[in-house]
Amino acid sequence: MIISELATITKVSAKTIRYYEQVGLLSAPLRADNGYRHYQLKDVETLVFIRRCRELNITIDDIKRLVDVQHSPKNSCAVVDNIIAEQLARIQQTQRELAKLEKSLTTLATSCKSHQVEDCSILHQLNAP
Amino acid sequence: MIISELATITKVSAKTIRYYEQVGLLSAPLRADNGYRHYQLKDVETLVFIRRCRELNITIDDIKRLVDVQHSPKNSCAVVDNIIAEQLARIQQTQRELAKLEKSLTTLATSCKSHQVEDCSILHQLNAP
DNA sequence: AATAAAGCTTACAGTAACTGGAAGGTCAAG
DNA sequence: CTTGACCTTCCAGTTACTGTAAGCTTTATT
Repeated sequence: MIISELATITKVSAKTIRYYEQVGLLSAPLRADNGYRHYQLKDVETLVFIRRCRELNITIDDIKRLVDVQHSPKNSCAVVDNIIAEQLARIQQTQRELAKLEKSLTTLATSCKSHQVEDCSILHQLNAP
Repeated sequence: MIISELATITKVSAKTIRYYEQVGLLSAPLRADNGYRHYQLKDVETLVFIRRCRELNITIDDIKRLVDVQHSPKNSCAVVDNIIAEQLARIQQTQRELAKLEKSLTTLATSCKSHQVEDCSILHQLNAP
């Protein structure tokens, strides 16, 4: 199948598919005489796997590792466990940071009762020591 | 004061200060004969304001607006309210997305009871339809 | 006075993961 | 045979910095 068909099936844009090839996440497919990329069924699987991982915010480098590790089925899956655990930890860390931000912003957002810049308590608080 | 002194006082690196000048967030300071930047007290205030805004994850473009609006104290502060409200909305949106991610990742992370790649239920789930 | 260390300047490149756009070849339909 | 929709490659832009290099200037030490 050509790149637009793969794109439609996997819901990953042709542009992004070429990008994944370029950064070494997707192996280079065969080319037809006209230079068009030609994909196999296994590319559909790989790309859907990649898309799911990206939806979980897993980095391309980590996805490379996840794709690689699947080539040796008898290996330990500790690598997989670690990547997922670290990803979870990162997300929880971000959540904690965002919770703090939300609190500060809520305080700010509800503080301004004025309508003029010079009395705006949002600006006053952002300028305060 | 020279750039390193401003950096120390405001806790913004000299590199970042030059960057803020380059993108038009901080106005260009006077130069000494040797070409060194020389800053005033008001630059300390502006830069601390900028730093606080960045800590709230406000974009540089929005901070430019917040800095600008303070130059006309009699103006409406609706711009300020909007920027803060939108920033809060963005953060809450991100929080909702991260909550979903966390749920998916937690499910994945706790699912793998195997020790081999071929039986790893994390990989199975990421590959499943 | 000579030299070395530290700090200043500019300019260019790299980060993450794409996305947009230009220039040019290819293919199917009318 | 031309139009339009594909395909190709390559370069640039996004965000907010950060790293590095080359070249001055200043300060401290010998």
